[in-house]
Amino acid sequence: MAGALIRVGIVDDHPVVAEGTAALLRAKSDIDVVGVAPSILAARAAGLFDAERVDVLLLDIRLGSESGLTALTPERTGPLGTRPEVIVLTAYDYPQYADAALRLGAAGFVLKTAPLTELVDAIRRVAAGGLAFGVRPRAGAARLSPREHDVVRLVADGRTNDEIGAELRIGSKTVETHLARLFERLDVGSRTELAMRAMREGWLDVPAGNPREGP
Amino acid sequence: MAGALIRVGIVDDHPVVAEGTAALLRAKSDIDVVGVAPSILAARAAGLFDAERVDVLLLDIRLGSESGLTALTPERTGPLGTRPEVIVLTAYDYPQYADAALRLGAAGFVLKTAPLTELVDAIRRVAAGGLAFGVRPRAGAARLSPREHDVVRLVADGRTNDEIGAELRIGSKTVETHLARLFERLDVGSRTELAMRAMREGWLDVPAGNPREGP
DNA sequence: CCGGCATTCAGGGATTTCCCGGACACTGGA
DNA sequence: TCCAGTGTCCGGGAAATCCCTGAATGCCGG
Repeated sequence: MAGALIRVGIVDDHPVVAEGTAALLRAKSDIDVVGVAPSILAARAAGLFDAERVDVLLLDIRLGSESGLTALTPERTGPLGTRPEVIVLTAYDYPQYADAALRLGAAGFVLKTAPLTELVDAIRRVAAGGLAFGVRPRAGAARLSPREHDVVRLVADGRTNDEIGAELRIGSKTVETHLARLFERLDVGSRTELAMRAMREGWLDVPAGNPREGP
Repeated sequence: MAGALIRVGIVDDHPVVAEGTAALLRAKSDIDVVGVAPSILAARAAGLFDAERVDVLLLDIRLGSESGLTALTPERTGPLGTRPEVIVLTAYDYPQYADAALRLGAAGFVLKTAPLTELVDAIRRVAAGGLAFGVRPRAGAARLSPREHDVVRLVADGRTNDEIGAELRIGSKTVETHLARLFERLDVGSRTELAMRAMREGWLDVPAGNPREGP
């Protein structure tokens, strides 16, 4: 691949961002933007998930109602090696996003707020077979245990402790224990505060918006 | 101004968006991008708020910690006529944002998700002295009475009914009444759901992020 | 004038949440 | 090995929330 142009695909539902990024990347002599799509579906139809045609795919983590991360799950992308390397883009500097992206097999993570050179560097590094996670490591964000994460997610969905317990197959009293520990560690006083915090800090699987009604 | 180029300034803290928008607008023969800035402060320093130098200013409604809307308050912009016409940009289609922008004297409101032609049309219309609020009127969004808005805001802050009552100088029973009415109208079952809904739909004064800790 | 709406408040009971505990299993270092 | 820390589980009692009913005031527009 050395010497050849880096073939880049862009998936972003904001035309300004997608076309703007494409325009800026085309100005780089070693990068060739081979495709732009507004959704996972369109990207797949355009062959942007085909490693034969695309080297590096820039994926917005927030594509309208669907999460860019879901596109990274193995079932949806086919076996490794048949899809391009993926760099996840996001507007928000939440370490959880970077973690999730890394877990799901992304090769890079770049903030939209970062200077363009950072994105270009990430593309070159990933195209060369490396990784590009230029986000700060943890930023003092609270770490949630798996069970705590489950509870937080359901609390933020408005469930009661009984409903949460039923969903997780544990007693409602246990749910209360998890909540009590979270309250203390996160310095909040109620489930509502916890839910707001979780939403603000991006601890939820789907950062914002529920399926019932989109803007 | 007829016949002359439309001088456009861009304020957006995302370099990709700002530079991308600039690149796309420069391709239009009747538009001249005279400046790009990542913040209100930088924009002011660059003279982008000077009507002598800029005809139309594109302002991101969400500039990191500061809200683009605050830049529209009269105290900060000087008397009308000394600043350019402002088109507010946002990624979220929340009618409240359009309302707020209109109240604060913006001349236009365009979604980042809109096709580029819509932005260009808005720029031309505003440059010609018109308005451009191409957002749908209300989208069935719930209307909150002033008192309900107070209650929702404090609920989303994690307060108890007693605390809310004390803050608003009403009894906690009255707070419960407001909540009961809100629960029914908005079809939610708990204060937590209400708070999440309020945050998602942008009913809070500050859409997201509290001052205690930024990402 | 009168119906509708927003706002205010009360009582009582059912439910949920919150805070105080204790208990067990597991892990990793002293 | 012991033990401190952590994650998970649970119970009792106090507090807050939620649900239902009822009612008073003021304001606006038909």
